[in-house]
Amino acid sequence: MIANVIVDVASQNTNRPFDYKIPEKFEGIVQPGVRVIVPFGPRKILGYVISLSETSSFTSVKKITDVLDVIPTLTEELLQLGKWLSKNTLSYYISCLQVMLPQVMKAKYRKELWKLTEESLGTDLDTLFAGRIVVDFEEFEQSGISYHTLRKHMNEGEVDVHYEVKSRETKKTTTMVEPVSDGMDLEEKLVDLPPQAKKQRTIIEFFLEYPKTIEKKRLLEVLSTTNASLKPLVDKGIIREFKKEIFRDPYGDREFQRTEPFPLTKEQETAIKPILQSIEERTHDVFLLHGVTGSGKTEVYLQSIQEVINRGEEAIMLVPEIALTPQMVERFKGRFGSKVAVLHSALSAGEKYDEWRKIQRKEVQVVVGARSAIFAPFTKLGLIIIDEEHETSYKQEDRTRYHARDVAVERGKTHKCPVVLGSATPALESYARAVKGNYQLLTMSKRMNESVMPEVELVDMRDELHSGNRSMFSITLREKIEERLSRGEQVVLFLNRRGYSTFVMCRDCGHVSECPHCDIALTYHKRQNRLKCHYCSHEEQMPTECPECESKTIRYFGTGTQKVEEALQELIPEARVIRMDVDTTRRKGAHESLLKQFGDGNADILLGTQMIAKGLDFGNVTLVGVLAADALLNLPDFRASEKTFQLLTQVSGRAGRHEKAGEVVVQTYTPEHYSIELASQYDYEQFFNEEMKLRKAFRYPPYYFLTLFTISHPNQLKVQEVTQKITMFMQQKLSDQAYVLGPTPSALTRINNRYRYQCMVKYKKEPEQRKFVERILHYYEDEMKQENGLQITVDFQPYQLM
DNA sequence: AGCACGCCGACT
DNA sequence: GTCGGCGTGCTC
Repeated sequence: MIANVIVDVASQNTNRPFDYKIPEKFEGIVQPGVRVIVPFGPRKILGYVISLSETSSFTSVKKITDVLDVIPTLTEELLQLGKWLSKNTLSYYISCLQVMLPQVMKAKYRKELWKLTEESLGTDLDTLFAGRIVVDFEEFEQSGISYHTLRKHMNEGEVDVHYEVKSRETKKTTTMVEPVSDGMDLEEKLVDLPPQAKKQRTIIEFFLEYPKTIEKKRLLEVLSTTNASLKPLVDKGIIREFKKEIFRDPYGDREFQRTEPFPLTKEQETAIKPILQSIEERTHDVFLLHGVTGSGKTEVYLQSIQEVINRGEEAIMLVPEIALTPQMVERFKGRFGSKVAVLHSALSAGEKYDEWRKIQRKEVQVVVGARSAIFAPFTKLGLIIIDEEHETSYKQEDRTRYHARDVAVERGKTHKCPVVLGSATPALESYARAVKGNYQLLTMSKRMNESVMPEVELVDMRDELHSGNRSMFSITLREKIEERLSRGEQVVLFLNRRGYSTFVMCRDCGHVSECPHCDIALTYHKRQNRLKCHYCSHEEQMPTECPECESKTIRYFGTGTQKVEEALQELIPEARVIRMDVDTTRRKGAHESLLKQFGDGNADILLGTQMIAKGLDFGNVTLVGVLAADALLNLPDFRASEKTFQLLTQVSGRAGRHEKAGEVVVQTYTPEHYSIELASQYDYEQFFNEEMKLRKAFRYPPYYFLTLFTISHPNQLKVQEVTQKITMFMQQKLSDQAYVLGPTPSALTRINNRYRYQCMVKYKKEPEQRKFVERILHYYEDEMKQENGLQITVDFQPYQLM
């Protein structure tokens, strides 16, 4: 039998199966989806068996060296999905297979030099080995010994280069102990013990009473003794020790309050019905669940999933990384208990692996996770849910540039199961599809428990400035905050940090400190009093005088959360503030504990960035303040308005979720902008219509598809030239219905000393496009291989335009 | 990707 | 004649 193997070498030439014989001892074990170690040229590497065949068209076929799995790592479906993904994103098949798996399943390679003889190999090599039999090949390379010398000894059979493939997987184990023999035998052993061995005696007595296997740690604990007493018994062969695998459970030490399904509201009832029907009939429908914040989408998800579980099927629920909070997990674990696996980037590599294997071993029926959880190796998928479907984090922005929404629909097709996309502010693409009838639109326009959407007040910061208020808090916002504090209610303040980082400028000459490697202003970090670049690792001391004009009036500008916190403390000294941003939540579990503090009422104001825009549900929050609503608007991104609308809507939804009515204050310099105005009126429809007009006029999605080429190289002229060539080529090849724009310097023109230019294609239908792109990539293949060479990335349906 | 092979120029 | 550097092409 022959195995067709995709090898772990990401390159154009190896992007196809290689044939290997299956040795007899592996016959039956080697099947599609299994990971194997195979000889590849002189080395050994990891590979994925994608299919089996009787014969091979190759004359010399090598044998599989080893098999790594008993159960296939990838199901037949995922192998197919990988193929689809590779075609869709123009990435190598191997990269697509790897993106579906936990990091730890990637192979680790070691190259070693082995000494095969007792004899001396001459001074140089003898010094290198220094009495050892194996040395790392790197040591050899650094020793300065010539390859000719090495070759000579290799031909003599005295040394050999050895390639090792190691898996990174680590399985956590614990030591178990049990008596080797039982009853009578143990009694005998007890008598044989020397009288002073008191503790050993207690151990045997323990096993006489409970002749069972027990965790060593527990045994020692229960009998309050140490290994010193156990070890002699093991040595004498009375007690046996062995390792048993235990699964790391990131939520193991927590108890989850069991929750029951809530009775559904009329709207929820209407929304869930077609979903349940689709689950039952096993039809692949895509639903767009458009429900305002607080309308109870989660309960609809939960009850749909329950139905899937009842049918013995499985469900995937995607949640944006940032919303995968302990609160969220709690809701799922509370409802479905141990049937849930959680895949989240905050888990350690080992924890992720263990969660993944729970799925593989069919120990769970539900996965809640971020983007990559869409690849959960389920075999009886009955439902896929993507919550907050408009979130850009569902698009992977490197290497295999996939969108989880597309993968979901693809898997939904193969499994013949429904896909539910949920959002209060659907992506324009999705809503347009729903309007067209490609997706089924389900609407929930009322909040649960009768609460209304909070009133939004827009404050024009230009007016504030004119009337002499130069602080970052408007009079209105300040008054309302104080009012809440006096009533013992809570406030959430939201700062959109993107585009508002703190930069350093000289007040005399206007000089701004920039990164020497990237075309971007450095960000001021107060704690270390240093300037940092957010795109490369560059750091420098905060200057005391302007490097240009030597003036001492150099200051930092812009608004970071730290600065807001300070200003807030100054303004309202009695307020207890919790600040949540990248700095304060870096520590594991910090996120959770800060939220808990706030929820317990240990603070009056929660101040934060993006991460507090989602999922917070605190009844005592009656005021939400948005400090700078237009920060996003000024970014060079055709989705800027859409993102602003979405963000404002999400943030507003944090107020007045329970009995107490909520209020929102939005500070802006452009209150007349339609995205801000319509967000304040909660008018998604109208926003959709307005935005669609612009998208049509400027030929953007959903009217047109985009393809973005980003070309980078240390030499600016080179980049321009290549981008020009690519642009011309695409112009020439595509139909005249396509618009090919470029070369344009990227919004971030230089990162890490590499210049970046772009070519953007807007098109409606270009079935041959991928072929042309492939040709371009192939043409530049050699130049892209070079150490500091050309880099060309192609993104179909890009989200990140910078 | 990573490796061998082969050609070339430089050095003992 | 020996050694290392680099371009080329292959890996079942």
